[in-house]
Amino acid sequence: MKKPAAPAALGFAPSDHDHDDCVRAALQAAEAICRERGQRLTALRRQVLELVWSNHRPVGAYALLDRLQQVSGRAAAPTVYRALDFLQGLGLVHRLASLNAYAGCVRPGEAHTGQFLICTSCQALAELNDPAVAGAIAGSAEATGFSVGHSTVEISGLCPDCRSGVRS
Amino acid sequence: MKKPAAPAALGFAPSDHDHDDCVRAALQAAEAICRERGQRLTALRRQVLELVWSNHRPVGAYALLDRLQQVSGRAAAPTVYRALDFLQGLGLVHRLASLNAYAGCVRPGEAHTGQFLICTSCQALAELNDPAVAGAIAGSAEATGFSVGHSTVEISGLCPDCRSGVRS
DNA sequence: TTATATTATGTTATATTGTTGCAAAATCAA
DNA sequence: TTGATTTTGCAACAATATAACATAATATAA
Repeated sequence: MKKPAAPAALGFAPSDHDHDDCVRAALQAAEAICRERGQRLTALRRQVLELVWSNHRPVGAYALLDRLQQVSGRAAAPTVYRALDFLQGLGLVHRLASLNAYAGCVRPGEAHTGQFLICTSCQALAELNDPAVAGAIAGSAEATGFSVGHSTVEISGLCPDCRSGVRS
Repeated sequence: MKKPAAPAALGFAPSDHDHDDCVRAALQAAEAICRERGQRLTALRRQVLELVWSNHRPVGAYALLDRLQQVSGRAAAPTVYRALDFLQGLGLVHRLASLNAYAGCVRPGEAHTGQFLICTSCQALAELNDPAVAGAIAGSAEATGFSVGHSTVEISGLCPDCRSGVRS
């Protein structure tokens, strides 16, 4: 029997998790949020979100574009970027500045600034939301008189599996 | 009388600081580090470092290229990127992923992972090196079994001056 | 329901950032 | 000085992202 969905909320998704559940959960959350805020989750946007969620790795916009063209015919760069902007605006997708790539948000709807762990070996991504990190940053920044807007916290290194050699 | 050099090591550089001292200090540190490590601080690399240090704001590679062409004739993109790579390799310059831009390191030579405060209003940049932040990140990451390599911590918001209206 | 306004998408072109590959020049070491 | 190594010049190109404008789809109001 498979494990329950959205295990990535705290750390890395186990390799045996049922990823379909992750996708379903992400799409349902997206629908709920759009309904709530009077936004339209069009077929295209839904498609892009689904592609972003095809695994727990960041995806580049042009990789997304390739896949989109395979699935649903014609599309060009602005198509993807517009969908990503829309999804980011609703907090459904994050942009990873250090990779120029995108990933599904594991806590859609909740206002938050995630911290991201990026495996340099297998590209696995974990989104953390550790108040201690956010607090340390806020404290340090505000000690200098700086008022914090948006935080980019992206840590590269080795995920547990790659570290221990389960995947090398 | 002007204030002493390198005031930016902790927070934002005061607007009345003697910036020539910052540049001098950066160049001297660069020379020392290159000598120590048997690397060559060529005229070109020195020039690029000086341009990066022309103020306490991040600079894009192509802006740097423009200035370089004005100062020293012919140059192309790879010229700038190679010099930046060299300087980054020695820890003299940081790349800011969230801006695709570069800035002089205020603590050259010391191994460290800086945290950056970026003013969205005046583009002022402060480099922090707060062990509490680094520690919180390391703790949070290692709790998931992740082994930390490089950290990208870039916070955008309002610097003290812009916040208080000294600069609007 | 139709007319109108708004929003979303298609399309083409272009801007911005960064890299590759190879040749020429400068520097270093013997 | 010779030969090896490193640095720079140069040309082309790759990857990421945006602008501008036309068309299509959807929502809203009469």
